[in-house]
Amino acid sequence: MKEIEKRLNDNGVRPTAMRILIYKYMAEKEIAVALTNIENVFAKADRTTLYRTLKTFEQKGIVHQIDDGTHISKFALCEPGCNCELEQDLHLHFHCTNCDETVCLTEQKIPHINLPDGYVAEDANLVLKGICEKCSG
Amino acid sequence: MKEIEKRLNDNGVRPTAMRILIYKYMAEKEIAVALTNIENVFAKADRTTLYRTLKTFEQKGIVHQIDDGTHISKFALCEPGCNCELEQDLHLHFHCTNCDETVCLTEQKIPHINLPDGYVAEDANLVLKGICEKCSG
DNA sequence: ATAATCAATGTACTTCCGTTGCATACTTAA
DNA sequence: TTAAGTATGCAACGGAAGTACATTGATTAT
Repeated sequence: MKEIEKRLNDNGVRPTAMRILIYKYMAEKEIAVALTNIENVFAKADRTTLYRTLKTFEQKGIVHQIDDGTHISKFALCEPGCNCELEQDLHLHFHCTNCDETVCLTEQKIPHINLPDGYVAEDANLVLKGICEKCSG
Repeated sequence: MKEIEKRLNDNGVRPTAMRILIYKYMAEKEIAVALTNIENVFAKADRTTLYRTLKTFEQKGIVHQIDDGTHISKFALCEPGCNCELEQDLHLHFHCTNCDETVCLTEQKIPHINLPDGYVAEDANLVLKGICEKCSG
């Protein structure tokens, strides 16, 4: 538990009870979570607080946002040392059309793409859709 | 103009005036368009009609939907012979964070990715973000 | 210790987009 | 020409993101 507090502190986020709980929840769950998701789990807390917690986490590099094509923002914890901004650190995501869950495939990196002249890429987002390991088994 | 009618007919879509206009607009504009976008251009028409026109076009394989990370669905005309379902036909998209426009880079294909065991990919979506040709010039 | 200050949380509200139900106009086929 | 099917228009709903303001809680300086 102390590790979580340390992690938050290290990233410039004050470790309040709420934040620790949310971090813990995201660490246990291994898939990307949406705001609605967290909202259901922490029904007692206010939506706005949860919303801002995620935003804060994102700003401070604790989680990264994932757009898996469902038009719902999802978030997943960054690996320790994950530098989401750097192109070579961009991993890809897999969205299962059966269970609707999205996972980070941190081992797989997005291949480098040669763009036409004039285009400057700063970020990349690759989402594969299909059937995940759990659902295909 | 007759070509548009033919294209619609060939794809099993009745070529009404509205649909021809929308197709024409999308053909002239070379970037992906959102519903709101079309709504502004065809202010006299009803939102629902435009919405359903896009949906129909998508179902019949006339346009493909693009999720560029803005959480707003955009649509672009399929190239003649474009088979959006087939993996090898998946091109990538570029979203400019300056002008907020999204273009199809039909020349660039999404590289094949080796997934871990158990994962079966059926679709792929790769969006690069950065500065487009127009804005970087 | 206490006041003052800043950060975190709660309440309420707004906006935007996607979507659906139902009524009406239009087109095609019998 | 009537009937059936399709397209369009009107109205409303629902979900998610975001914002303004009040309130609570924590931290620092006096």
